Amino acid sequence: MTDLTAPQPYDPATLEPLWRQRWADRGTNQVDLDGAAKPFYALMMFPYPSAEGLHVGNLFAFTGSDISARYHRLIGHEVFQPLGYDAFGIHSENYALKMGAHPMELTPKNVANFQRQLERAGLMIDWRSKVDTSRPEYYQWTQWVFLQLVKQGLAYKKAAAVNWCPSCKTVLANEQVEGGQCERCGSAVEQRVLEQWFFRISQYAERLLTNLDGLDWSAITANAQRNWIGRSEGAELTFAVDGTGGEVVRVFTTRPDTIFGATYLVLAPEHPLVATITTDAQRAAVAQYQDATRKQDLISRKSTREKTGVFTGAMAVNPATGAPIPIWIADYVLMEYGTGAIMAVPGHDERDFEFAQVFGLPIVRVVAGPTDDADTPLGDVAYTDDAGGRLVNSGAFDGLSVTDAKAKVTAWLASHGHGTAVVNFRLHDWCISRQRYWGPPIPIIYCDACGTVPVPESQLPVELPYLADFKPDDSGVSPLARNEAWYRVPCPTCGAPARRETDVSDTFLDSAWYFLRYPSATHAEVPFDPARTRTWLPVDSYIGGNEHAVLHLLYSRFITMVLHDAGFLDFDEPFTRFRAHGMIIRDGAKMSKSKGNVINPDQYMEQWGTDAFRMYLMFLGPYEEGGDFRDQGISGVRRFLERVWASVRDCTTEGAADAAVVRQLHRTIKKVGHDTATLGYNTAIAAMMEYVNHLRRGERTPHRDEVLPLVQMVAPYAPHLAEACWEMLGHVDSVFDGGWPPFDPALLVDDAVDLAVQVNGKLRGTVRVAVTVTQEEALAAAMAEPGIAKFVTGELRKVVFVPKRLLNLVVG
RNA sequence: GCGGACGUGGCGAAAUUGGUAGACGCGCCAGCCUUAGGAGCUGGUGGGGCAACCCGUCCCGGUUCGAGUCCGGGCGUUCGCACCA
Repeated sequence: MTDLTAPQPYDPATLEPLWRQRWADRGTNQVDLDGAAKPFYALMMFPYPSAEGLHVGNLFAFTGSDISARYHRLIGHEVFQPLGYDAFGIHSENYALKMGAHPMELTPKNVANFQRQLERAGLMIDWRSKVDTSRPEYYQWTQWVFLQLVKQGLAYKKAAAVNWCPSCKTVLANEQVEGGQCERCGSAVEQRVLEQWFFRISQYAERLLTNLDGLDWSAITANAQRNWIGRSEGAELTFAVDGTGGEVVRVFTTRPDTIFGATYLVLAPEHPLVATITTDAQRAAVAQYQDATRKQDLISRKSTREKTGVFTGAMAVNPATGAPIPIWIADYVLMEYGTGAIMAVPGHDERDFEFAQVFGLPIVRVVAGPTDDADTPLGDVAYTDDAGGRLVNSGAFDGLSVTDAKAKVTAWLASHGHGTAVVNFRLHDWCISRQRYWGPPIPIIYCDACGTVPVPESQLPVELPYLADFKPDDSGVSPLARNEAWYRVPCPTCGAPARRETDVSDTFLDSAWYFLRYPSATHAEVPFDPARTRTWLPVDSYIGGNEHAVLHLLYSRFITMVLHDAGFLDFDEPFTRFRAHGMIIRDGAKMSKSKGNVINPDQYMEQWGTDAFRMYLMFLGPYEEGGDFRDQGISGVRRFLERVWASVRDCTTEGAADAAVVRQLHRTIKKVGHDTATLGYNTAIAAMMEYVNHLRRGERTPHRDEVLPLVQMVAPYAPHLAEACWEMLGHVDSVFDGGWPPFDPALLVDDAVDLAVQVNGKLRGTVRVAVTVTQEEALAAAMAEPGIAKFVTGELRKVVFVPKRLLNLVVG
């Protein structure tokens, strides 16, 4: 029998499942997707469903997003907050390989486990809109997106290098290469050239860059994108090759002003011109160098700094000086940037300087610093500072500043047909092909007669077949290439026997459009329903990790722009606001399985309750910076929730609320509202704790009017507790339909304040004065305090008075 | 090497435009209650000093009536990118 007179204790173990069941039964977390008047799309980055289960980092991210979503609902929006699974990709495939399981069987199990953990986390998710990128009903539309890029002329095929492990005989993803070695067997990774599909994202570089200025994004994230896009202004210059009848080398440089100091050229080893210009005498040495470079993997080649190279035997003409200069090849010049060739100016570029020193090439000064003249030796480093430099040894351009010279030299060279000003980007085209199994098959068919034929949209999805052996092998193509029954198909155009593309697409393509799918996930016949898309997109608030600052966020922006330009969307930026959350560490160290300090969320939710766990995650540090998880810390938050519970349970309706408490309440409402809106969750929680301390000081019985707004404020943070408290206070609806409490600005300021009194900048005391006090009155009040007056010795030279804050007396 | 972020008690951390440094929480100390408590409640808690006071936000210097906050120069931690011409 329950003792009805005993005070009800706070018992999350029974209360939390009860409320989650009610939310499910009542559809509390569902929004009307077709009839929303004030729609708000709150998006969090969807997880990869690992076999280990939900990581505390996932929960930290999701909870912060959930609080924001719930807050927006409370202030009057109709909030759509979906979630799904990024279930395709190399992680799942590798894990399956390791466990000897099949991804097609393993993935649904992992998803089910994630689903169980997520439902326990008390998130305000509308699960009707769940997506799973590995399901045909999702990836048929991923394939549709691919076809739109083909249609727009933005997809093309070309040969490109991949990482190849000669021992495992398989293609490796970049993340499987560690320090130039295969992460599994440790053998040195090589490059291998394969035909692959690319998206022309570089064509959108300028737009991806300039649009950033109009987005409300974390500054760090926007900046990471700027650096990644890597815009640089310069010139493309041409150098004639001696004795080849018209061959020219095109180079890109950001320092056309230094052309008089260009003493040699360097081509990337794989530059197509190398074969043409290399002299017979040098042919063997060049071939040997090219071969050695190819044997290096893509990563270690970019990280070794020692300069190596070989002379091609060919000479070019410096168009500024008319002097013959040698053409070298070296792996410090990258084929994939600029033109794959440079003019080397060893006097004013560190890398060229190093190279020139190794091979004894001439080093000429053509820029002088403020304290140098034309003949000042360069010493043992290149002079690269262009701020105060002026040109020397540069003919008619001597004396010009570097900035002026860049424009004038370029114009002069252009007028003689030696080049033109250009803008270059670091951003490369997006390689979409993966020689793997666990992804959406690229929807292309190769026909001997018709060539490359896109799969007609009506024939989507191209289903990924079940392959018992899905291991990558030494064929250099996807495991799908072993399944003849699958890849042999008639050509959709002419009906002749043809062959499917057997590579799958990059996981980043799955996630580059998923936010478009959510609102329409219940519609099977279209990728995204026009009306719903108009209502809900672009995303109002996107929260996620900064590890995706570049790739995922950039690809999503690109795909959105393409779909906009193709007429499918009426916006060209997907995420109006983006905020990056921080990372959780534990006891000052990163969590890792080997250290055995990984947090198991289930265990904590079990012991302390979901609300306490959620709230502790939000309290342990600033959301956008992350913080240090310490087991002991959670007890403080749990105690706070107990006190909220007890305050509601024991509150009275007799008499009136205490005026001082009410004043504190209104200040708290203002601060919690502001801090919650700006993701300052840790300080919002602190403010609520402070208020509860006030509320209960001296073991007083709180008044109902003092606790009801507290329940509303705590609701986004501790939703189960808030619902239960809301019910205790006599409500039958959800607290999330009860709105956000208003505050009265008139109650925010006290009549009197403690004014800090300084003498010569040092705090000497405080005086209690009316807020309306004048400087003279404040001064008089301060001088009436003996503890302050005794420091005022000598002449009072100046008085600084900041109303409501301080009074500083300058004496001496 | 380049770029960003950061440096505050025993610990996690607060601090509108420069304006009472250390809110809130953990831990610790004392008291109350209790048969007992690893429960609850109340109070205290930057360092030094009996005290008046003095010293304190990584270090050095500057601007200012006043600097955790702004400027210059160091040191340290950390995260990205990494031969991008």
